[in-house]
Amino acid sequence: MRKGERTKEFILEQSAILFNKQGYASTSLSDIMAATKLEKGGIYNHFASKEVLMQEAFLFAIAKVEERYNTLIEERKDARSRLHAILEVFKSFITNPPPIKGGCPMLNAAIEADDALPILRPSVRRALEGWRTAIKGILERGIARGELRRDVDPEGFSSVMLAALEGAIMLSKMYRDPVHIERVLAFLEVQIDSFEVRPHLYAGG
Amino acid sequence: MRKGERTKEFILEQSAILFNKQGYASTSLSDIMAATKLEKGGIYNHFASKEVLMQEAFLFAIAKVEERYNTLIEERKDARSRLHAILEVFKSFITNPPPIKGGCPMLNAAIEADDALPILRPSVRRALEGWRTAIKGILERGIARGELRRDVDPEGFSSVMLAALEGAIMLSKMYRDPVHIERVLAFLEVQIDSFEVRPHLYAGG
Amino acid sequence: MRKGERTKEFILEQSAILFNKQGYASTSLSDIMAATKLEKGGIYNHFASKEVLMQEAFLFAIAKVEERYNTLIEERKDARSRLHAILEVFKSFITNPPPIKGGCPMLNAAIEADDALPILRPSVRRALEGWRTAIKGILERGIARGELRRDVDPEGFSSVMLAALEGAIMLSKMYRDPVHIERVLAFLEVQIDSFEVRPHLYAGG
Amino acid sequence: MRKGERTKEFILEQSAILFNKQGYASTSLSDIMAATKLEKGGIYNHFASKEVLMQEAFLFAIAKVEERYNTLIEERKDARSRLHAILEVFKSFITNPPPIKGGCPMLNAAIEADDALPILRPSVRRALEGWRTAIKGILERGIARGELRRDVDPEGFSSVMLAALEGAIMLSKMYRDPVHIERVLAFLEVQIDSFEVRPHLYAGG
DNA sequence: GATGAATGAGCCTTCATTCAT
DNA sequence: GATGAATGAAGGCTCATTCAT
Repeated sequence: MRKGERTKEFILEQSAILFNKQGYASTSLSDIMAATKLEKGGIYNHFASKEVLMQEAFLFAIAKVEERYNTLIEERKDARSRLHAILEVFKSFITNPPPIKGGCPMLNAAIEADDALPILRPSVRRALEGWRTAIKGILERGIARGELRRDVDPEGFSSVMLAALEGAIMLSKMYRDPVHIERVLAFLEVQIDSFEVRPHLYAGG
Repeated sequence: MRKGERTKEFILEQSAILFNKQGYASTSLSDIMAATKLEKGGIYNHFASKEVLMQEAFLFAIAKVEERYNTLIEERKDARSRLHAILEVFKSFITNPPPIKGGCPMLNAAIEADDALPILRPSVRRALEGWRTAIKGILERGIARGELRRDVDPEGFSSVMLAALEGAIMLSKMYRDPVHIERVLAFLEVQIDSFEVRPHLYAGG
Repeated sequence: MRKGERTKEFILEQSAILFNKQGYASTSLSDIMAATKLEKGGIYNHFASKEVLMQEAFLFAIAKVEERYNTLIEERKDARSRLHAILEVFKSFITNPPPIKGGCPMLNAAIEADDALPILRPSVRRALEGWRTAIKGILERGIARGELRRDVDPEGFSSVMLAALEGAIMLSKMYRDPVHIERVLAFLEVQIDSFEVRPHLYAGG
Repeated sequence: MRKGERTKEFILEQSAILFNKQGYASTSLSDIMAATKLEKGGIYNHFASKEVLMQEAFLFAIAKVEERYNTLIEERKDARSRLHAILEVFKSFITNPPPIKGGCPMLNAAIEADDALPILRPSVRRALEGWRTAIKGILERGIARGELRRDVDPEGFSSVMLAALEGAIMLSKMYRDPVHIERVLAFLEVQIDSFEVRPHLYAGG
């Protein structure tokens, strides 16, 4: 039991890295065997199929990311710094040596999930919706508390922010240059700051 | 010769659709055989390997997209409407029945190209850079011509706009709901409009 | 010990059913694990290998059948009713819900034993020879006692009767129709009755 | 085409032998590869799956047997000698070096078909019914023509004859001794002869 | 006496590729 | 220019078996 649990966790960790780097379909069980130093049977003892392993590995990956987010927001209670926490999380997909290498797990899975791996679809969707809802919720609560301006559009901006972050990760990965994620982060920061209720002369786009 | 050219074009067209929908690695020669109703040898007569076919099919796909863009901008000369033309092109990945189904070919290829299919990397990069340069160029020329405000940041906004568009396509595909691309388009339109030199008191974000 | 014996008996019972239904080679340890709700090790504690288990399960199955036969002949002492007891036993492979489902264990094992599972061969042979000898012995003793006609051929008829019964079981299983075993039983009954010493003018076939 | 057809026929021939000897489930593609000296892909070029190959190989085997039967009955028009032709065919499963080694293909397939390989079931059933119908038809036409006695029971005897032959093949294979098939043949010959309309004093069973 | 984690060979199948026709 | 027969490596998965606990 103890042993089995640990092995399972280890397989998930290793395969999550591989799936995120090489893609789900392109990662073979042989790859996972090599990474875990387990034989085929040893892996199949813990997961009924590659499909199940893929699912659980994806959930493992996004759980790790959410963990990091939860740590970050612990002491941040106002809308502005909570949104910045989200920016930091997404930035770390590019800048940090992350627990899960290979870019944003949601973006990567989303591309494959759409047509080639429909099984992953619901999980990916749920994960993306989780982030969008988080952004929207922060905005709504910020408005309600009087921290943010009334004319801020939580629904619209949550889509824009999530889209821009994901797209920026793709660009920075493709160019192997963090400048794109940095530009997007800078842009979003300006936007977020402009949402604050302050004695401004103007709110710049 | 005539015949061969036509067959080759046909293979490219069919395989580009499959690659964009199912992914490059996940699309097998058998899939392409079925789609083209050609035998193995018939395909290998025109392409030395699957790798070569993938490359050419990707170039074929983005050429189709650029073709559409060129048609759109033909009569649009000012910065604002040219940027809108770009928005229309990206919107069509979701809303129109496009020649190349399955979302944005660049985004799709980018995910696979990164680790699993490094051969595609240079082409994808070049294609993305093409669009970013187009956006940047429009902005720069707009500023130079006095159409756009001096404080517009071509470098920064080109990254933001491209990132947001690609991310929005991913979201709308994942959710099977065009609302995300629409929100991003609306947001970008507001941004673009705010760039114009007009007798405003302020340009709202 | 008590516990171990009971577990072993239970494994034999469950695996005998599976082997007889699905075949020996086609029944996996996993199947037996599922049927017994035991783990791998729990089965290997009682049987050194699948081969050993197969052998013992086969012997278990035919022992069950012989048990039934012994009960049936207990009060039957004359040749005719003893032969009828044998007919009843073979009939029950088709008509009754037998302890061992899936047709005659000897026939089933015989087919696999021949080339694919030579280890079972001696046991199957011994079992078949047991039945043939039983038939032959009944006939011989019947003749010796003056119950049966002198021109009855114990050697020949024992082969015919066993062959016909086994063949009929196969046919009735294949057609899922007891009519074939019934026809063969009716035929054999007429034959057996014709063996009796009676003041007939002739004994019709 | 020519070449492909020949290869396919060759694969069928070789695999039919293996399937009949070792059983369908127990014969692996590696076995067939070894027998045909083809690579895996070379076999899958001609058969979509092992299942399909099994089916076609079974049909191939029984076609060979029927071919032999058709040759045998060519010049035999009366009921008695036609029934003898059938006896000869079944005898040859044991005595001759047959085109298909390993006993009666129908019996062998029947055992596996029942639970482990349900896909074969319909074909096996059809084949068995073919032989039973052949026997019944010969008897019926024999009666109609006045060759055979009115009280012969075509329905019943066709089941008995087929069952006895199949059972005898099993026994002779198990004992590696043709005596059992010979006894059954002798018995059936006596039965068949007793069916003839002749100035008998009695017809013995 | 029983568990279940691990092995490694083997299963059926699909793959990209070659080449004689 | 196209066919389709053949290759052989690799794919995901199941198997009987072992053994530390």
